[in-house]
Amino acid sequence: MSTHDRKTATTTVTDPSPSDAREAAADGLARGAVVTIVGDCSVTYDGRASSRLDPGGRLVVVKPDGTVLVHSTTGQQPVNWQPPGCEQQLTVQDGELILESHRTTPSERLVVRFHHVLQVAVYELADSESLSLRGTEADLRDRVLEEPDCIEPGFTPLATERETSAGAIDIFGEDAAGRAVVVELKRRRVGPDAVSQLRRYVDALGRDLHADAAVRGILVAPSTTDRAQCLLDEHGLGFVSLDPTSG
Amino acid sequence: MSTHDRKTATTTVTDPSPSDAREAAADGLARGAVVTIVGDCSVTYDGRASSRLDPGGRLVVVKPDGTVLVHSTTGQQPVNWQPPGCEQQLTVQDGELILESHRTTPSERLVVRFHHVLQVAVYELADSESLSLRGTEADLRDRVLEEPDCIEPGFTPLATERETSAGAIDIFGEDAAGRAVVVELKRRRVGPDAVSQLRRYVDALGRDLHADAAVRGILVAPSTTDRAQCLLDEHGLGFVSLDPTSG
DNA sequence: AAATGTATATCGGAC
DNA sequence: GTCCGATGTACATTT
Repeated sequence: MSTHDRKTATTTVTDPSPSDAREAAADGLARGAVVTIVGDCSVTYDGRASSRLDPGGRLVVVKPDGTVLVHSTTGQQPVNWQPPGCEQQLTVQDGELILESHRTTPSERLVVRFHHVLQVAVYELADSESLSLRGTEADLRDRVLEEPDCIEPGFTPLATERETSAGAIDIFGEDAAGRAVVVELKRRRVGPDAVSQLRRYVDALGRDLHADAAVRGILVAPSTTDRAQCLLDEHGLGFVSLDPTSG
Repeated sequence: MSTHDRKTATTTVTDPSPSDAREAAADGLARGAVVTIVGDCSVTYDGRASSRLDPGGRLVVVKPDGTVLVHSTTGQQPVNWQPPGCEQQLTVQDGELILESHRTTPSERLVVRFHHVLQVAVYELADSESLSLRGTEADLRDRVLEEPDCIEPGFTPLATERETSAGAIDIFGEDAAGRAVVVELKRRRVGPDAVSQLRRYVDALGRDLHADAAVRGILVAPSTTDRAQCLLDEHGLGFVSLDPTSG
């Protein structure tokens, strides 16, 4: 069973033989289309780690940029995958369709063996691909720069992405008394990691300025966990509550 | 154009009217199937952040667990998504198929408006879902426990996941001289954050033991970045090179 | 290519 | 539910 509609640029083969499935999928990939293969399959992966997946019904998506996604019936993440830039081979072995995906640096290999193919679909899609996202850390930064007093009265931003020996500081500035201030921004509730990160920057800046000038550190986020608050107190670091979505 | 094959439990409607598309997709979701909708669509998301996506050709996957994925022609990650547990509504408004996905805690809403539907496919899949993965941090831990000398001669593991006031230590043990040792495991090359993590644990354990007994910290990973090595040296922490895939 | 940090990160486990 | 850390994290950006 096969349908092809030129206007909509869609080709579908349902319950195909392995060789028909191979031909339809290979043709779709050659045309730069998005190809989906649905059926009962086993998966093996070897590369940064190594995995084996027993037979089961899955949806496999192959994109024209070389991405491969093996999706199960549950979960947001694919059960197996291959990143963009991979090269695909479609073969029939022992009467089964096999999708093999290769990558170098690092060397990774994904093999999907279809015990039965329910359907192969080929979609020729054009995507404008213009996503505008708001409520990010960059938005939080802009808000602080526009209204520095939301950090504390008299705070003056002097630079963003200021480099230190430990990495770049989100916002570098000075307080009303002229002391150096390191501001670390987080769009979400913060845990111990963020406090350690701020601490690294404060330490590094203190060393870089090679003065005993006390460098202050302020974490800006919607909220903190208890353990993070303890770490902040312990190391004399400040906290300001700001939510990127409430701007 | 519509095909239904009972044996393979697959339903496909190609180039359907919005209402036919709605019916096929809604029927598939009601039956607990994986439903894909392919076509030209715009997407809006509001929740933890907020985004707008202009019209373009995309593959939308709706899983029976409530997951929604909007995939573009490029990239491994979906351009928009909704996590498992969301509830979907399919309607036709102004002659367009609309998929609306809701979630509470946190409140999130995804709306996909199809300007044209190329195809709706319904796949009834059964998945055993048994993935075995090797080369993980747990494998690295097992290897150290089996052969503690790979850390250093005389190292004796005493506990895994030992709790401290800063969190759980991967491996807690003592060296040949009887000093407390904190071992932090990473399956990949480590950066500054891993060193900070180890440092938190060493500090916390030293405080928890409320003795001036020097607590040693050892990071175990395939390799370190330069900045991470500096931090290790700076804080007197050790490093042992171990690759989880070479075990 | 390596390094660094963000993400609507996602996911699982512990509590 | 919250918290915490691992992930074949992916991804953009900079060096």
